[in-house]
Amino acid sequence: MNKYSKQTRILTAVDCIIFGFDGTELKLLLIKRAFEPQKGNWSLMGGFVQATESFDEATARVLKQLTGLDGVYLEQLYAFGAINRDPLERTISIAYFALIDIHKYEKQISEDYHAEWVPVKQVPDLIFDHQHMIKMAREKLQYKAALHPILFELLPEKFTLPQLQSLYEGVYDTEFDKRNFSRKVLSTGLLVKQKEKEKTSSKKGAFYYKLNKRSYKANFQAFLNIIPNSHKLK
Amino acid sequence: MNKYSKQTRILTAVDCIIFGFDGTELKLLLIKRAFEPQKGNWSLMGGFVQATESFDEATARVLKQLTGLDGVYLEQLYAFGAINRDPLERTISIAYFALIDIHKYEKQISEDYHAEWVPVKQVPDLIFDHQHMIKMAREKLQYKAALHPILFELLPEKFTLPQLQSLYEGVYDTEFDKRNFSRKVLSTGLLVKQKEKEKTSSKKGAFYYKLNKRSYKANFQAFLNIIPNSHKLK
DNA sequence: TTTATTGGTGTCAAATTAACACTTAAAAAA
DNA sequence: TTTTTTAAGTGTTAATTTGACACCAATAAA
Repeated sequence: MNKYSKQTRILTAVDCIIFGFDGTELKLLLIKRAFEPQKGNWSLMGGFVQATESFDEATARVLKQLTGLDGVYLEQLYAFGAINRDPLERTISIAYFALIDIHKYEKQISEDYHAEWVPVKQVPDLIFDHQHMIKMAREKLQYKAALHPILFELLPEKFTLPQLQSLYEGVYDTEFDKRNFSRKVLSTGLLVKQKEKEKTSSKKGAFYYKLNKRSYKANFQAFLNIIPNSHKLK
Repeated sequence: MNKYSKQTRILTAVDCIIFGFDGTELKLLLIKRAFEPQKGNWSLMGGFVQATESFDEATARVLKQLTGLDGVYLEQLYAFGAINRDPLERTISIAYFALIDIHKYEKQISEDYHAEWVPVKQVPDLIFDHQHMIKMAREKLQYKAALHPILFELLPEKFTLPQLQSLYEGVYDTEFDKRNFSRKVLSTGLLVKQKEKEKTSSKKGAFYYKLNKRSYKANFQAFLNIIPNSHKLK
């Protein structure tokens, strides 16, 4: 006899906080929910965990459904289990955050979902506890990016130091001194200067850099203190 | 009609990685599993999430069942969702870690469970993915303790600097210079020196300290770099 | 050729870090 | 009572890291 037979089984979902950076602002990919309850309201992309898939697999599937992207940086954020988070039936949600290069996002794939990139500073009302999820995701992104070179996942292969700095400034909602910033970033040895310049956003043009992939993988756990006083972060 | 009706519902458990410190070694509270599958094998304490409780509530209940303790430091670690983690039926587990003052643990409460404190360096074979959970918990404890004064949760109200240092040394499995250690710890302003000494473990005796609770709460997010090169931690 | 704009760089003082060794208190032993 | 043993407690210094700060360079547009 099955010892577990009397136990409650619970609907299990994954939800995905998808970050992108357009060169100026940090953004989130939100959708208009396509089914009840709360049909038509803003929501994170999510889906039920199927019997045949792990959380990681479910999240990757859901993310691909929306963005068309594979091999995206995905990290489990938190498991949300409040009893009434979904009014229709108890559903727990394993939230993940994703960091994607916004330029790789293929719009057509997601037209079913009415997806939109929304600046993190202007997130609309959301269903259920999705606002809370986003708050935690932003905090975790700050926390983690202060210690690990995670934000490169949001940039294209080639990027400039001013772009990188404005990404950091977006994530921390603050401004850094560019001399100190470039000194710190370059001292990690993670960046390789290119010969070309990015010319659209200034007259002088800014040199492109690429990540040293080998060094990135080796040093992912051993980054820097990009953020002064990063230990004060929540 | 219920839109969710066709979705899979999954057994949901919580498991608890319980840390304690006996003055010398970092330990884990393990039990001998009381039911099938794997009855009699070593296991973390856990239990199914009931329809009426959140994850936090379920974990607090399970922890109280085993230890008799309330108000313990508990933090969600990770949600484990591999399909075959439980061979009998798919069961996901939300793992939490707990930090308790080992002296408050009441042995008789748990006799049902055949609980034992086991040094983290000598953990026996465990059921399911519990070994993996413990590994993650130890990593997270290291990570977090490098940035926040979390380890005080493992100590009694009064403790000495040598005790505190050996706790840190246990968590990081390394040794620190006691001059640098005490300077750093005291510079946080978190500790209040007492007039009495602890006399059992040395002839000279070591002064007791207490946590400044107010300062502890205010500075929990803004601790120290107790650990040289803590940013290199995983 | 002048102007406007953004990119890129260097110095210095202050703070922090890590390395390092001797004295002190008190119990135990002689 | 003196001596010995053991662990506690403390300070200095050199090296590194940090943060504050301002000017020149390149280029397109006027």
